[in-house]
Amino acid sequence: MAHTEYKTKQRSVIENIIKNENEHITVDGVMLKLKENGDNIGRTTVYRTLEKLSSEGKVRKYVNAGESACYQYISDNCQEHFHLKCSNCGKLIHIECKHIDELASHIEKEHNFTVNKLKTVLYGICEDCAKNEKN
Amino acid sequence: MAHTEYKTKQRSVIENIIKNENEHITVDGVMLKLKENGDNIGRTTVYRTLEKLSSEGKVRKYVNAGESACYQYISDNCQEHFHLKCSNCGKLIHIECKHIDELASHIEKEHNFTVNKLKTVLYGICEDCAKNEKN
DNA sequence: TTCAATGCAAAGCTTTTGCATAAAG
DNA sequence: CTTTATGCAAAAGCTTTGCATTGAA
Repeated sequence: MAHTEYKTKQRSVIENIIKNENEHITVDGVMLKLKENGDNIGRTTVYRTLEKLSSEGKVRKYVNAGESACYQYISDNCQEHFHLKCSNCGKLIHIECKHIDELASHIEKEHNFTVNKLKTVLYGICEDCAKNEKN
Repeated sequence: MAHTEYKTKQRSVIENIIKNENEHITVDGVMLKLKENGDNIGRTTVYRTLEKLSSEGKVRKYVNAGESACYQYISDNCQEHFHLKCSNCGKLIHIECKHIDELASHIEKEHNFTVNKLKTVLYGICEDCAKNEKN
């Protein structure tokens, strides 16, 4: 039936953690914060809460190859960043840069495809690895 | 140390399957084709071969939330364009567009990161799925 | 009292690893 | 004969589910 939502301590605690996280966070990350704060909340509940927030559109969920899912709260002033991943060392670099918006809006207009910047990862070689390769 | 590569029946069979697949294919998909052809090759070998091809840059690997990884052979006529992948229906769209070069050169100059267009996939929602979501 | 939420343990999936065996060079 | 590749079974991660219990309304 209609399904009335109950307000619980667990829900608000988890929601607060992800709200105060400026970057994305994994379930493990949430579990750690909970432990730090002395909150004893089951991992299952964390999964279910994040999943719920995600389906409500309050949180973005995204996955990368071989990694746990990441969640990020969608705040009003949320500056969407995107990611560069080094194919050599595996390092993940977060950058905020308006240039991808230009590409995204072009692709949306001309190719009728809405790019999800959070999900998108540009692969390549990072500065450090490029240096080392030259040696 | 140098590691000499051996030519095996399994390797060439798997490589052929993915070469003749015009879109992407999962490990399960490869297993199925193998069974169809009467080839008895272990799942582990399929994983290892695809991983190897991927790290050699011959195959592109995609990961989506809650799905098995997909692999796609990078053919010669893939060199000039890059790829959009719909997170909803999984469709892979090939586009030729110079705009990504501008982004890539900006990222290289300002963020000291060399983007690999071949490996990079932009995730988002395709036209058809966007329409359906509105209903 | 009713029904949603919780949490443990167990199950489910995909992917990786250990190790003995087979095959290539 | 030496080294790589294979394949089974088992392990490893991450995530979901079953079910009895707790707690919000």
